[in-house]
Amino acid sequence: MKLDLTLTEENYLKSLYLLANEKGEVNLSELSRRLEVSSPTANSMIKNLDQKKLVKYEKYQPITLTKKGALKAAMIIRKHRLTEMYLVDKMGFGWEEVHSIAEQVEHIKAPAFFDKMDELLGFPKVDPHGSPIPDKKGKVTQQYHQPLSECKKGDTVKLESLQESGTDFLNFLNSRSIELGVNIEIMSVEPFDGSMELSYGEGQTHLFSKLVCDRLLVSHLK
Amino acid sequence: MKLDLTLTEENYLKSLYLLANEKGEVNLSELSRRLEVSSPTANSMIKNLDQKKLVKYEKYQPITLTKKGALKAAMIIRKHRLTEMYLVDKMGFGWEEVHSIAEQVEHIKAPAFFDKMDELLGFPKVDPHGSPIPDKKGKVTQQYHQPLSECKKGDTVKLESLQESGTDFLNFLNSRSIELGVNIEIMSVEPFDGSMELSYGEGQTHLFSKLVCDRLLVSHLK
DNA sequence: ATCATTTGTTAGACTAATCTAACTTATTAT
DNA sequence: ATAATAAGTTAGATTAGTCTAACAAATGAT
Repeated sequence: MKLDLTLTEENYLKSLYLLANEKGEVNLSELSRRLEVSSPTANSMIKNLDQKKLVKYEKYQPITLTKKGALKAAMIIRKHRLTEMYLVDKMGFGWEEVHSIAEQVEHIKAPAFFDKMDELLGFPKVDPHGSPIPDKKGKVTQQYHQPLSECKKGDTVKLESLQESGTDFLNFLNSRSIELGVNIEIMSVEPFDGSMELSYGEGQTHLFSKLVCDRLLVSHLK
Repeated sequence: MKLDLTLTEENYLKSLYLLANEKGEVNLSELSRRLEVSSPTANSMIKNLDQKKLVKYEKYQPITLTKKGALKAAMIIRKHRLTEMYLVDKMGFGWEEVHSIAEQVEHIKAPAFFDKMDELLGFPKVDPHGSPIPDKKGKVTQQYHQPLSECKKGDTVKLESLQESGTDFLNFLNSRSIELGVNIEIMSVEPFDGSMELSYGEGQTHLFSKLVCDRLLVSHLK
């Protein structure tokens, strides 16, 4: 009963899990777009995963993960995020460098390896981009953080997490010397385009577009 | 020209490299035995690798790696041994635990990851079992160490490397509290079966069979 | 309501890696 | 030298994961 999934199957489950979190319902074309495969390919793989009781699928209906499938997916994401955290905290990589390495490491079958990372890191709750690390039972303690773009002038907030962690975005943030944990004061909000003038760290203020502020998730300081 | 090899191709190259070092010439049945595949499978893969100029093969002749193939193989072994060293030195694994993890990690495509390990380890020359780590150009500085079994009564030697690193052997060594770097004095040699009475570390002497002594590679203390 | 667009399905083909069965070539031992 | 054994080859099948072409179903816009 200890079925071992192929690399490909694992990637399908992971994408399904992440897409479900991002968009709610997941359909075939979304999945095939995400995985960069044709829709017949995704279609046949979904049938395979359905047979293996990892997803539930009926023709033309949205795809959902079963309990078993969601657990498998959570374990892969756990491994991915632990790896990212390890690479940043213990090996000195930048948060923009770790995704593609973790994308490969996440498929390694060696519980002791990831348990050791977890231990050496002191059982972290989030990865370097603020995304939650599922626990060993697959449970995720996701706490809600507000987009910076919803805050108002005068608010002082703390950067907790990113809505997106693409390399371009991370490089952009690096170039503005902003990182998780930093305290941000909103100096002004431009009503026309929603851009914000922000003060954080040392030195001058920074002007961030609404698109950027949408992707910065913050908590309010009491 | 940056051809990317499949997992399987990488494993064939690695086995060819290691077998060539162990036995000199490599033939198909040896290879198929090592990789646990049928001989037709190995035969067709070798034809494929020959086509890709990674090995040279002519019907019924021994298989040899080309320059290109040997370099690829050395890079995989480099990644394997760096990983083993990292797992032991930086993560606290035992030398008997790391092979199967490294076996997976060695296929990761991320030069920065292995360069970082190398750096954090201080550019080690050997892995936790004393096997040499090829450098980035594939060059191996293999130094010869004598089997303990060839030494004579009264010699004092240092354990430098293992001829073999199977889990059972490593567990055996653990149970006798013997590790690389330890100084060993040969108290007596039994002429009948070549077993040796050895003194090392604290406490009593230990009796090791010839089979074990064959696999312990040592240097002589001046 | 109907037509265009998007989404999903079926059929059929391909590649990589594997197998078994049957056969051939090489090696070894008397 | 020849028979037995080991090693290697060929042919043909299988599975996982992918594709394109062609068609069908669902959705959305006027």
